[in-house]
Amino acid sequence: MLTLIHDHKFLTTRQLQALAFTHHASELSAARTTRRVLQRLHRERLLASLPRRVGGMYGGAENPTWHLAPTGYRLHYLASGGADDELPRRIREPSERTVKHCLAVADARIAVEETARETGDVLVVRIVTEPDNWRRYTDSMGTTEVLKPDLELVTRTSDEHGHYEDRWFLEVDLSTEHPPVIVRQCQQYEAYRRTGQEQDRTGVFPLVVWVVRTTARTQRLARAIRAARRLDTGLFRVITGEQLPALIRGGVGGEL
DNA sequence: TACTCTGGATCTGTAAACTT
DNA sequence: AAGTTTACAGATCCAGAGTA
Repeated sequence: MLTLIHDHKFLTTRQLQALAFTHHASELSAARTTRRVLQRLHRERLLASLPRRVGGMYGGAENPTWHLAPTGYRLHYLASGGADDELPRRIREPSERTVKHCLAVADARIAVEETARETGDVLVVRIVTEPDNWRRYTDSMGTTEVLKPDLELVTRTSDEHGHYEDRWFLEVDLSTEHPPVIVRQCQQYEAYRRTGQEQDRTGVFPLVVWVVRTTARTQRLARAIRAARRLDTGLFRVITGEQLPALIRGGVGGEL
């Protein structure tokens, strides 16, 4: 639980249920168990939750959003061998936008894992969150850049001819950025691809998938990417969240 | 034996919107 | 002005299963 929350920065009770309590007799029972475990971790001061709306015009209460408390950081740091990041720094108040984005990235991960679990025809080999999935490279100007995908994903599909391993970089878009900003980020992927670093390591370059909210947005972004100069459109795909399961089941095919 | 975990059933708390 | 509706997370009770 601590690792999941550490990796995603923020997770809701429901998301933790979907990620960690998947073999219960009923959804209700899974939810109850999730709550009990979170309560315990909260009581031990390992977790804290953000303020949430309770009652009101939309009815019910908002699902709690959890993050690690300082003790939780410390414990995770010790449990993970103290290897991956520095000791707990002061936790500063996150912006609502940051939280929403973290939760949306987690939703994408959940969609992928649920697809794998429910269909059985795709296997999740690796899923890496920030900052472990960052890629450092030197661009054509000689400056050091860092590529920061929202999620790095390796999946495996099988058919009668054998296994196929697919690699992906996922970017989750909540329509908060203007298309030129998205295009600039695509150019960063393109620049990284030109270094050949990734291909040297794994043989292929991952497909960069923009996961957006609406079909109108897919069209806007796809148009912007196609219109951009020096951008290999075969490298990118823009889809809605609903299309994500189909995409990873089908492997990399089709076009922008 | 003694403790913990699980899961079904049912009850509470909450506050804006709606009704009377 | 007062009461009711709404919708959901969460609380509580409890029996049966699991475990040391």
